[in-house]
Amino acid sequence: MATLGELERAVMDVLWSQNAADPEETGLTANELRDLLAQTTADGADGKELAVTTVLTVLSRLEKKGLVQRGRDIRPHRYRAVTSREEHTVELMHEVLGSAPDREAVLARFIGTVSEQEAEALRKILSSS
Amino acid sequence: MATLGELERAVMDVLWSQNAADPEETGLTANELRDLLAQTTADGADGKELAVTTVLTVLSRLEKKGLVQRGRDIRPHRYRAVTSREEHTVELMHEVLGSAPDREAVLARFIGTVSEQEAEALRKILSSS
DNA sequence: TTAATCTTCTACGTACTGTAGAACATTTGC
DNA sequence: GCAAATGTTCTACAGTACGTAGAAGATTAA
Repeated sequence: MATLGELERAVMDVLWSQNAADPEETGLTANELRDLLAQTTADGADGKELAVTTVLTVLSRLEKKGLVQRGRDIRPHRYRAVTSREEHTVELMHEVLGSAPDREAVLARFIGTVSEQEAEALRKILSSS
Repeated sequence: MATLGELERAVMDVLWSQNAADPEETGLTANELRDLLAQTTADGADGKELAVTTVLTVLSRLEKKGLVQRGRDIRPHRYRAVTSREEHTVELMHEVLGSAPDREAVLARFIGTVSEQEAEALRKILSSS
Protein backbone atom coordinates (compact mmCIF):
# COMPACT_ATOMS: atom_id res chain seq x y z
CA MET A 1 0.00 0.00 0.00
CA ALA A 2 1.15 3.50 -0.71
CA THR A 3 1.72 4.43 2.89
CA LEU A 4 3.29 7.76 3.75
CA GLY A 5 5.95 8.67 6.25
CA GLU A 6 5.33 11.21 8.95
CA LEU A 7 6.90 14.13 7.16
CA GLU A 8 5.44 13.13 3.82
CA ARG A 9 2.06 13.09 5.45
CA ALA A 10 2.62 16.49 7.03
CA VAL A 11 3.56 17.92 3.67
CA MET A 12 0.48 16.45 2.02
CA ASP A 13 -1.67 17.88 4.79
CA VAL A 14 -0.38 21.35 4.12
CA LEU A 15 -0.87 20.98 0.38
CA TRP A 16 -4.34 19.57 0.81
CA SER A 17 -5.39 22.36 3.12
CA GLN A 18 -4.06 24.86 0.65
CA ASN A 19 -5.96 23.27 -2.18
CA ALA A 20 -9.15 23.18 -0.18
CA ALA A 21 -8.80 26.82 0.78
CA ASP A 22 -8.27 27.92 -2.79
CA PRO A 23 -8.70 25.35 -5.53
CA GLU A 24 -7.47 27.80 -8.14
CA GLU A 25 -4.22 28.22 -6.29
CA THR A 26 -1.11 27.62 -8.30
CA GLY A 27 0.59 25.80 -5.48
CA LEU A 28 3.25 26.46 -2.92
CA THR A 29 6.98 26.84 -3.23
CA ALA A 30 9.32 24.73 -1.16
CA ASN A 31 10.09 27.72 1.00
CA GLU A 32 6.47 28.55 1.66
CA LEU A 33 5.90 24.96 2.50
CA ARG A 34 8.75 24.86 4.93
CA ASP A 35 7.38 27.87 6.74
CA LEU A 36 3.88 26.46 6.89
CA LEU A 37 5.26 23.19 8.16
CA ALA A 38 7.11 24.99 10.93
CA GLN A 39 3.85 26.54 12.12
CA THR A 40 1.93 23.32 11.90
CA THR A 41 4.33 21.05 13.71
CA ALA A 42 2.12 18.20 14.72
CA ASP A 43 3.57 17.38 18.09
CA GLY A 44 2.50 20.46 19.93
CA ALA A 45 4.17 23.80 20.26
CA ASP A 46 7.54 24.29 18.63
CA GLY A 47 8.20 25.25 15.08
CA LYS A 48 11.50 23.80 14.09
CA GLU A 49 12.43 24.78 10.59
CA LEU A 50 13.59 22.06 8.31
CA ALA A 51 16.21 22.62 5.69
CA VAL A 52 14.64 23.50 2.37
CA THR A 53 16.48 20.65 0.76
CA THR A 54 14.69 18.31 3.10
CA VAL A 55 11.36 19.63 1.96
CA LEU A 56 12.45 19.38 -1.65
CA THR A 57 13.53 15.78 -1.25
CA VAL A 58 10.20 14.88 0.23
CA LEU A 59 8.38 16.73 -2.51
CA SER A 60 10.34 14.82 -5.14
CA ARG A 61 9.42 11.55 -3.54
CA LEU A 62 5.79 12.54 -3.34
CA GLU A 63 5.92 13.55 -6.96
CA LYS A 64 7.30 10.16 -7.88
CA LYS A 65 4.47 8.58 -5.94
CA GLY A 66 2.02 10.55 -8.00
CA LEU A 67 0.60 12.53 -5.11
CA VAL A 68 2.18 15.85 -5.96
CA GLN A 69 2.40 17.79 -9.17
CA ARG A 70 5.00 20.44 -9.70
CA GLY A 71 5.07 23.43 -11.96
CA ARG A 72 8.43 23.13 -13.67
CA ASP A 73 8.03 26.01 -16.09
CA ILE A 74 8.03 28.73 -13.50
CA ARG A 75 10.73 29.32 -10.97
CA PRO A 76 10.66 28.74 -8.08
CA HIS A 77 8.71 25.60 -8.78
CA ARG A 78 5.26 25.43 -7.28
CA TYR A 79 3.89 22.26 -5.83
CA ARG A 80 0.34 21.14 -5.37
CA ALA A 81 -1.56 18.01 -4.47
CA VAL A 82 -2.80 16.01 -7.42
CA THR A 83 -5.99 14.90 -5.70
CA SER A 84 -7.97 16.20 -2.77
CA ARG A 85 -7.51 14.69 0.62
CA GLU A 86 -10.96 13.15 0.36
CA GLU A 87 -10.25 11.51 -2.97
CA HIS A 88 -7.01 10.18 -1.67
CA THR A 89 -8.65 8.80 1.43
CA VAL A 90 -11.33 7.11 -0.62
CA GLU A 91 -8.70 5.51 -2.79
CA LEU A 92 -6.99 4.14 0.28
CA MET A 93 -10.24 2.82 1.64
CA HIS A 94 -10.83 1.00 -1.60
CA GLU A 95 -7.36 -0.39 -1.54
CA VAL A 96 -7.99 -1.74 1.93
CA LEU A 97 -11.42 -3.03 1.05
CA GLY A 98 -10.07 -4.70 -2.05
CA SER A 99 -7.59 -6.67 -0.02
CA ALA A 100 -10.36 -8.77 1.47
CA PRO A 101 -12.00 -11.57 -0.50
CA ASP A 102 -15.49 -10.85 0.74
CA ARG A 103 -16.03 -7.16 0.20
CA GLU A 104 -19.66 -7.17 1.17
CA ALA A 105 -18.96 -8.84 4.47
CA VAL A 106 -16.44 -6.16 5.24
CA LEU A 107 -18.80 -3.40 4.22
CA ALA A 108 -21.51 -4.82 6.43
CA ARG A 109 -19.23 -4.85 9.42
CA PHE A 110 -17.92 -1.48 8.57
CA ILE A 111 -21.36 0.04 8.59
CA GLY A 112 -21.93 -1.46 11.98
CA THR A 113 -19.07 0.54 13.36
CA VAL A 114 -19.84 4.03 12.18
CA SER A 115 -21.67 6.50 14.39
CA GLU A 116 -25.43 6.84 14.17
CA GLN A 117 -25.00 10.28 12.74
CA GLU A 118 -22.79 8.97 10.00
CA ALA A 119 -25.17 6.10 9.36
CA GLU A 120 -27.94 8.60 8.90
CA ALA A 121 -25.85 10.57 6.46
CA LEU A 122 -25.16 7.39 4.54
CA ARG A 123 -28.85 6.55 4.34
CA LYS A 124 -29.53 9.92 2.86
CA ILE A 125 -26.81 9.59 0.27
CA LEU A 126 -27.82 6.10 -0.68
CA SER A 127 -31.48 6.89 -1.04
CA SER A 128 -30.75 9.69 -3.46
CA SER A 129 -28.65 7.65 -5.83
CA MET B 1 -0.48 2.70 9.76
CA ALA B 2 0.08 -0.90 10.69
CA THR B 3 1.01 -1.95 7.22
CA LEU B 4 2.20 -5.49 6.54
CA GLY B 5 5.02 -6.77 4.40
CA GLU B 6 4.43 -9.27 1.64
CA LEU B 7 5.34 -12.33 3.64
CA GLU B 8 3.60 -11.10 6.74
CA ARG B 9 0.50 -10.63 4.68
CA ALA B 10 0.79 -14.11 3.19
CA VAL B 11 1.10 -15.59 6.66
CA MET B 12 -1.94 -13.70 7.89
CA ASP B 13 -3.90 -14.87 4.86
CA VAL B 14 -3.17 -18.47 5.70
CA LEU B 15 -4.09 -17.96 9.34
CA TRP B 16 -7.26 -16.12 8.45
CA SER B 17 -8.36 -18.79 6.02
CA GLN B 18 -7.71 -21.39 8.65
CA ASN B 19 -9.73 -19.53 11.21
CA ALA B 20 -12.59 -19.03 8.81
CA ALA B 21 -12.62 -22.72 7.92
CA ASP B 22 -12.72 -23.81 11.53
CA PRO B 23 -13.13 -21.14 14.19
CA GLU B 24 -12.58 -23.69 16.94
CA GLU B 25 -9.21 -24.55 15.53
CA THR B 26 -6.32 -24.35 17.94
CA GLY B 27 -4.06 -22.84 15.36
CA LEU B 28 -1.18 -23.88 13.17
CA THR B 29 2.38 -24.74 13.97
CA ALA B 30 5.24 -23.00 12.23
CA ASN B 31 5.88 -26.12 10.22
CA GLU B 32 2.32 -26.49 9.08
CA LEU B 33 2.33 -22.86 8.16
CA ARG B 34 5.47 -23.18 6.13
CA ASP B 35 3.94 -26.03 4.15
CA LEU B 36 0.71 -24.17 3.55
CA LEU B 37 2.66 -21.14 2.45
CA ALA B 38 4.59 -23.22 -0.04
CA GLN B 39 1.36 -24.33 -1.66
CA THR B 40 -0.14 -20.88 -1.72
CA THR B 41 2.76 -18.96 -3.19
CA ALA B 42 1.12 -15.87 -4.53
CA ASP B 43 3.10 -15.36 -7.70
CA GLY B 44 1.87 -18.30 -9.62
CA ALA B 45 3.08 -21.83 -9.70
CA ASP B 46 6.09 -22.82 -7.65
CA GLY B 47 6.14 -23.68 -4.02
CA LYS B 48 9.46 -22.69 -2.62
CA GLU B 49 9.79 -23.70 0.99
CA LEU B 50 11.00 -21.11 3.40
CA ALA B 51 13.19 -21.95 6.35
CA VAL B 52 11.09 -22.54 9.44
CA THR B 53 13.06 -19.91 11.27
CA THR B 54 11.91 -17.41 8.70
CA VAL B 55 8.32 -18.27 9.39
CA LEU B 56 8.95 -18.08 13.11
CA THR B 57 10.54 -14.68 12.84
CA VAL B 58 7.58 -13.37 10.92
CA LEU B 59 5.19 -14.91 13.41
CA SER B 60 7.02 -13.23 16.27
CA ARG B 61 6.76 -9.90 14.54
CA LEU B 62 3.09 -10.41 13.88
CA GLU B 63 2.61 -11.35 17.50
CA LYS B 64 4.29 -8.13 18.59
CA LYS B 65 1.96 -6.27 16.27
CA GLY B 66 -0.98 -7.86 18.01
CA LEU B 67 -2.24 -9.69 14.95
CA VAL B 68 -1.25 -13.17 16.02
CA GLN B 69 -1.70 -15.04 19.24
CA ARG B 70 0.44 -17.99 20.11
CA GLY B 71 -0.17 -20.93 22.38
CA ARG B 72 2.95 -21.01 24.51
CA ASP B 73 1.88 -23.77 26.88
CA ILE B 74 1.84 -26.53 24.31
CA ARG B 75 4.73 -27.55 22.14
CA PRO B 76 5.13 -27.01 19.31
CA HIS B 77 3.52 -23.62 19.71
CA ARG B 78 0.37 -23.04 17.76
CA TYR B 79 -0.39 -19.75 16.12
CA ARG B 80 -3.66 -18.19 15.18
CA ALA B 81 -5.01 -14.85 14.04
CA VAL B 82 -6.34 -12.65 16.80
CA THR B 83 -9.11 -11.15 14.68
CA SER B 84 -10.85 -12.23 11.52
CA ARG B 85 -9.75 -10.82 8.22
CA GLU B 86 -12.98 -8.83 8.03
CA GLU B 87 -12.47 -7.26 11.43
CA HIS B 88 -8.95 -6.41 10.57
CA THR B 89 -9.98 -4.86 7.28
CA VAL B 90 -12.65 -2.79 8.99
CA GLU B 91 -10.11 -1.54 11.48
CA LEU B 92 -7.86 -0.48 8.67
CA MET B 93 -10.70 1.28 6.91
CA HIS B 94 -11.43 3.20 10.07
CA GLU B 95 -7.83 4.08 10.46
CA VAL B 96 -7.80 5.48 6.95
CA LEU B 97 -11.11 7.24 7.41
CA GLY B 98 -9.97 8.73 10.69
CA SER B 99 -6.99 10.32 9.03
CA ALA B 100 -9.24 12.77 7.21
CA PRO B 101 -10.72 15.76 9.00
CA ASP B 102 -14.08 15.55 7.31
CA ARG B 103 -15.18 11.99 7.73
CA GLU B 104 -18.61 12.48 6.30
CA ALA B 105 -17.27 14.03 3.14
CA VAL B 106 -15.06 11.01 2.66
CA LEU B 107 -17.89 8.61 3.34
CA ALA B 108 -20.08 10.40 0.84
CA ARG B 109 -17.45 10.07 -1.86
CA PHE B 110 -16.74 6.55 -0.88
CA ILE B 111 -20.35 5.54 -1.35
CA GLY B 112 -20.26 7.09 -4.77
CA THR B 113 -17.54 4.69 -5.79
CA VAL B 114 -18.94 1.33 -4.76
CA SER B 115 -20.81 -0.86 -7.20
CA GLU B 116 -24.58 -0.66 -7.47
CA GLN B 117 -24.83 -4.12 -6.03
CA GLU B 118 -22.82 -3.11 -3.01
CA ALA B 119 -24.82 0.08 -2.65
CA GLU B 120 -27.96 -2.00 -2.57
CA ALA B 121 -26.50 -4.22 0.11
CA LEU B 122 -25.62 -1.16 2.12
CA ARG B 123 -29.13 0.21 1.85
CA LYS B 124 -30.46 -3.02 3.20
CA ILE B 125 -28.07 -3.07 6.12
CA LEU B 126 -28.70 0.55 6.97
CA SER B 127 -32.43 0.28 6.87
CA SER B 128 -32.43 -2.55 9.36
CA SER B 129 -30.38 -0.82 12.01
C1' DT C 1 20.80 -39.85 27.66
C1' DT C 2 21.36 -39.20 23.18
C1' DA C 3 18.88 -37.88 18.88
C1' DA C 4 15.27 -35.33 16.92
C1' DT C 5 12.53 -31.36 17.05
C1' DC C 6 11.47 -26.78 18.20
C1' DT C 7 12.40 -21.86 19.68
C1' DT C 8 15.21 -17.88 20.44
C1' DC C 9 19.12 -14.92 19.24
C1' DT C 10 21.70 -12.77 16.17
C1' DA C 11 22.66 -11.04 11.74
C1' DC C 12 22.64 -9.38 7.11
C1' DG C 13 20.80 -7.38 2.65
C1' DT C 14 17.36 -4.39 0.76
C1' DA C 15 14.09 -0.81 0.72
C1' DC C 16 11.93 3.39 2.56
C1' DT C 17 12.04 7.64 5.15
C1' DG C 18 14.01 11.82 7.50
C1' DT C 19 17.59 14.67 7.12
C1' DA C 20 20.70 17.81 4.90
C1' DG C 21 25.38 19.33 2.70
C1' DA C 22 27.71 20.14 -1.78
C1' DA C 23 27.44 21.21 -6.24
C1' DC C 24 25.07 23.00 -10.03
C1' DA C 25 21.49 26.34 -12.26
C1' DT C 26 18.78 30.43 -12.55
C1' DT C 27 17.29 34.82 -11.48
C1' DT C 28 17.99 39.54 -9.99
C1' DG C 29 20.20 43.85 -8.42
C1' DC C 30 23.51 46.80 -9.63
C1' DG D 1 26.93 41.73 -17.95
C1' DC D 2 28.25 40.03 -13.76
C1' DA D 3 28.22 39.07 -8.93
C1' DA D 4 25.17 37.89 -5.24
C1' DA D 5 21.06 35.76 -3.93
C1' DT D 6 17.99 32.25 -4.56
C1' DG D 7 16.53 27.83 -6.08
C1' DT D 8 17.18 22.78 -7.58
C1' DT D 9 19.53 18.42 -8.06
C1' DC D 10 22.87 14.95 -6.45
C1' DT D 11 24.71 12.42 -3.17
C1' DA D 12 24.84 10.52 1.32
C1' DC D 13 23.97 8.82 5.79
C1' DA D 14 21.38 7.14 9.89
C1' DG D 15 17.22 4.72 11.50
C1' DT D 16 13.65 1.48 10.86
C1' DA D 17 10.97 -2.29 8.76
C1' DC D 18 10.99 -6.55 6.39
C1' DG D 19 12.63 -11.02 4.20
C1' DT D 20 15.72 -14.28 5.08
C1' DA D 21 18.07 -17.74 7.69
C1' DG D 22 22.21 -19.83 10.51
C1' DA D 23 23.83 -20.87 15.24
C1' DA D 24 22.90 -21.77 19.64
C1' DG D 25 19.93 -23.00 23.26
C1' DA D 26 15.64 -25.62 25.06
C1' DT D 27 12.46 -29.41 25.04
C1' DT D 28 10.63 -33.70 23.82
C1' DA D 29 10.97 -38.49 22.35
C1' DA D 30 13.32 -42.93 21.55
